[in-house]
Amino acid sequence: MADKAKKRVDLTSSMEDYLETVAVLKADKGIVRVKDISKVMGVKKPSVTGALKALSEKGLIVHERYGYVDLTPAGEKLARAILKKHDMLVRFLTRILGVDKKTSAVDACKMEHAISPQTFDRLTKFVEYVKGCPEGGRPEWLKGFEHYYQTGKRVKCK
Amino acid sequence: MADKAKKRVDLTSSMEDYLETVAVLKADKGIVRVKDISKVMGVKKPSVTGALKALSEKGLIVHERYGYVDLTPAGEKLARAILKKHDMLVRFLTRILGVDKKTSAVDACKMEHAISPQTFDRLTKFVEYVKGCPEGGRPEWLKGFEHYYQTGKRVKCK
DNA sequence: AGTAAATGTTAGGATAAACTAACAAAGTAA
DNA sequence: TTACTTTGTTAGTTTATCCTAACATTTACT
Repeated sequence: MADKAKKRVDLTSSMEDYLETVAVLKADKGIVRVKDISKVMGVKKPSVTGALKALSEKGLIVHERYGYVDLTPAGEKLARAILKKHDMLVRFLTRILGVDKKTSAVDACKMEHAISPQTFDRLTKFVEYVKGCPEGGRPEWLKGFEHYYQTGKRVKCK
Repeated sequence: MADKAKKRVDLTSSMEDYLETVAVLKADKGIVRVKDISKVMGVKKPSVTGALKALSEKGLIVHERYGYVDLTPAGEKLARAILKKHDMLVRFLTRILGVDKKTSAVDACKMEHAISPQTFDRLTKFVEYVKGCPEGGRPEWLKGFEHYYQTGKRVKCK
C-alpha cells in the first residue's frame, strides 16, 4: 500500500471560514479571487493573501501568485463537510426555531466551529426528523411552538 | 442624574470564559483562586493572572495581588447572563437532542459565544416550551425523535 | 520562628489573525 | 505602446492568547 499518509488537517475556525468561502464562491461564480473573498468575509486583501498561503501549505487550495484560487480534492472534501454543518444549522435555525435568514447565516457560521461530531449527528437527525414527519407539512407541535413563541400560550399538548 | 455612564463591556470569548469560570467557582466553593481557575480551564497560571488583570481593568472582578478573586456587581450581572446562555444550551443539548452530559457542557461552552440574542431568545423559548408541554413528562414527538434517532424509523407522525 | 511546599506573579517569547502603507503585476483602453 | 485602473502582494505593526522559566509571596509544619 503506497503510503498515502492522509495527515490530519486541523484547521482553526478562521481557516475553516476561508476554505468555506472559497468553496461557496467557486460554486457561485466559477472562479475565485482574492478581492471577492475579501469582500464576502469583510477582511482586507492582505489578510486573504495570508490565509490562502496557509491553506496552500496544508494542501487544501491551489493559488499561484496573482492568479485565481482553486480547491484541491482534499480541500473540496473538507469544504463539503464544513458546508454540510453550516447548512444543517441554517435549516435548524430557520425552519425549527424561526430565526430570520440573515441572523441564521451569521449564527450558523459561528456555531459550525463550536459543535462536536455528536451534536452534529443528533442535530442533523433532528432536522431530518422534523422535516419528514408529517409528509408534506410542519408537525403540529412545531405550530404549537410558534404559537407559544408569539403568544406565550400553549395549545394542544401531549 | 449622576452620570452613571454604563460603558458597554464587550468581552472576547476567552474573557467571557474566564468570567464564567470565576462565577461558577464562587458559587461552588465560595472562594476563587488562580490555581482553581487554571485547573478548571486547562490553562497555566500565568494565563489566568493575565486574564484577571484584563477583567479587573474592565471593572468586572476584584483581585488583589496574591489574594482571592471576586466579582463586582457588574461582573456578577454579566456572568449571570453568560451562565443563563450556557445552561439553556446544556438543557437543549441534553434534554432535547440527547447529547451526553460531558459533550453538552463542552459544546455549550463554545456555542454560548456564537449565538445572537435572537437565537438565544428563540432557543430559550423552545426549551421552555418543550419542558412544560405535557405537564409532567416528555412530549410524544420527542419520544418519536428518540425512536427515530435509534432506529431510523418514524412513528406516529402528524 | 524557620524552612519547605504551595500558590501567584513577572518577564519574555510564540502563534494567529487582523490591519495599514507601499509596491508590483495584470488588465484595459486611448 | 503608454498610461490608468484594478487587483494582489510584501513588509511591518498591533492585539489577543497562550506558553515557559524564574522569581515572590503566602501557608503550613516542625
